[in-house]
Amino acid sequence: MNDNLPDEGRYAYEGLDRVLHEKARLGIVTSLAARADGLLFTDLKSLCNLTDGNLSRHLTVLQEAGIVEIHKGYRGRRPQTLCRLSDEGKKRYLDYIAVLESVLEDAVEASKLAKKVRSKVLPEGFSPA
Amino acid sequence: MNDNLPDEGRYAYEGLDRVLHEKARLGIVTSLAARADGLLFTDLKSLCNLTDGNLSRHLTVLQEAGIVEIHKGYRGRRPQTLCRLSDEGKKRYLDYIAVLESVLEDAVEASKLAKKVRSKVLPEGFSPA
DNA sequence: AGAGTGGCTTTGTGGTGGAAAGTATGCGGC
DNA sequence: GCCGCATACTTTCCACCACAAAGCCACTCT
Repeated sequence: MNDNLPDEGRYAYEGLDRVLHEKARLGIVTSLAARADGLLFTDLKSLCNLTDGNLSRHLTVLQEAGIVEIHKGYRGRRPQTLCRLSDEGKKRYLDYIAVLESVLEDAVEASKLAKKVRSKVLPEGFSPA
Repeated sequence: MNDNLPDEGRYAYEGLDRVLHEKARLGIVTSLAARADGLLFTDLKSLCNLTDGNLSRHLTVLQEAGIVEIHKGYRGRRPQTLCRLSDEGKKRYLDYIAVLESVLEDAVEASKLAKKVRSKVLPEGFSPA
């Protein structure tokens, strides 16, 4: 096939960071993005409707990816974990969001085109099995 | 904790359909959304920069989920597979996109708030480990 | 002191994305 | 006619990972 299609890879969305492109983590990071002071483990848990185990696991992943900073401390004698977006994390989040925006643009364009009536004609030379 | 936070579950994004919320499949479906007449296997392959095996698997998933219709035919003697978004698929795609939009809104709001200087003060009662 | 709760971490597992390998057919050269 | 290479997929395999369940520790209440 013609490799020089202008549209080659048009919908590949390579910039969609795997670490961020994940329901739960997307929620976590988005909620963190809004609060420069960070959020507590328990707040995140209820904001994102996650179980303890789940949140813990995702936070570890995000931390290892350098996206969040995790500060373990105490409130009185009880452990209290504070999570913040790192600068690096903020950067990557913004990049990710930019790609999402382009996905959305594609989607909008698509639904415009989709208004056209679907032709009943199959591509030339095509014959059903 | 107070369960009646107005923000409970605010960032849970429950509507983010797992089948669609996937780099590769998101690309596939988005490209299909624009063309009511569908696309051929090979076109999808190059549009989304997928390997044959990958594309094949994702198409099966999408078909089993009732999102795409797959028509296997022949062009001359060579097999030729045509893929189209089903009506159901179009519906689910639009729902998904709507959720994506709200993620984006959250992100925009977040970056507005993030303009505020990050306070150096840790939450009350918090002491580093 | 024993039951209950809050705040996490660790373990177990079923599911899945993607690479690699496999199948089947067609075409061109010699 | 068959050898090699290409097209058009499908199937197999594996490493990873999201999520649930169980575990852990400290505090509180009674």
